[in-house]
Amino acid sequence: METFEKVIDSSIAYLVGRTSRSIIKRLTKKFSDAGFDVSYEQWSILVHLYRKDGQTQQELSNIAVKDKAAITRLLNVLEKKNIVLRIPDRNDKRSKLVYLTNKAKAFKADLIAVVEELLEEAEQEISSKEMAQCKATLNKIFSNFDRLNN
Amino acid sequence: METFEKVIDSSIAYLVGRTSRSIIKRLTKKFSDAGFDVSYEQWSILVHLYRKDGQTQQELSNIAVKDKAAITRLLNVLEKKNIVLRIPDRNDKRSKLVYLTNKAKAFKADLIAVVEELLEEAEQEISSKEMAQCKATLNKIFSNFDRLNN
DNA sequence: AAAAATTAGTTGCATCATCAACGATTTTGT
DNA sequence: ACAAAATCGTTGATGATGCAACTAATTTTT
Repeated sequence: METFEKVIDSSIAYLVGRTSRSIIKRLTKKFSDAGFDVSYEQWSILVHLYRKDGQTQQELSNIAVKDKAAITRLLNVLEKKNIVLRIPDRNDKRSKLVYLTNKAKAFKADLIAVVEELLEEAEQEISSKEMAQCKATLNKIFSNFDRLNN
Repeated sequence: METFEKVIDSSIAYLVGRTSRSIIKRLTKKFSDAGFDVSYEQWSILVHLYRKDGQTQQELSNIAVKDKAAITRLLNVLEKKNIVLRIPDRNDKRSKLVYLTNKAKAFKADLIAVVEELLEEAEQEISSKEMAQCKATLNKIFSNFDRLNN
């Protein structure tokens, strides 16, 4: 294989990057079309709270694989939109626990429905076996870099 | 599968996103360690010029899958660093052709070497057949969204 | 028990992304 | 040939990211 094919077109870095951007673009549009004022990034925090309410910012940072500064700012936005609230942890005054508001709980099902729709769009022409294999490989790649990054 | 597993942990969107971020983080570090003042994003333009010098900004926008405004700004930075230069197209006064400077050509091989190293890191514990399959699936996913996005 | 190290969250700084609006130029349709 | 539509690049507005430095609180060492 010629060098540039290797480093560009068929490079895993290039493919993962552009696929990621295309997913973000699509989800942004779908949220907006469905009337939700929620960005992809905000969703990426929200979903972890839907699964388990009342996590610390540090926990959210780890699970969302984002810098804690990024979490701080995303939560500022979400708090301003009245989607989450931060409550100081009684047992550890350094920490804050992040909770969903009733407003956020109210549109949980609808938001998830939009994402499930997106995932179906992603799977067109791809068997579930193939998709599972792809996910497994992505997990390996992530692990490889995660080890090197930390 | 429970809803949240489906929409988070094992969602292709989540996996692609975090893998992408881990790759960017790693490459940023490798460039910096190797003494190159080049970001991942700058590289993502540069590499297309290494393959074919003298492209228009619009062409770069398409191939790099980025907004043309993003290209304008990345090129501003690269031009300031004396890595590229923009020359008005004689045949179409709307267009500008982007060329590599000698400085950029001088570190081409070294830059590519760093990226090849990164790609090897990515492939640990993954057979070439498995990787090829993963890339094929990513291409399908990208096509699915690319169609919907445009 | 006091000093040192670690941890949680915030802020400043520099980069980057997308969208929409705009001016200049080129292409298309009639 | 000329008006309308499309295209190329830039700019302004808005949102997001990572790193490093900092404060306050907690845990570990000695």
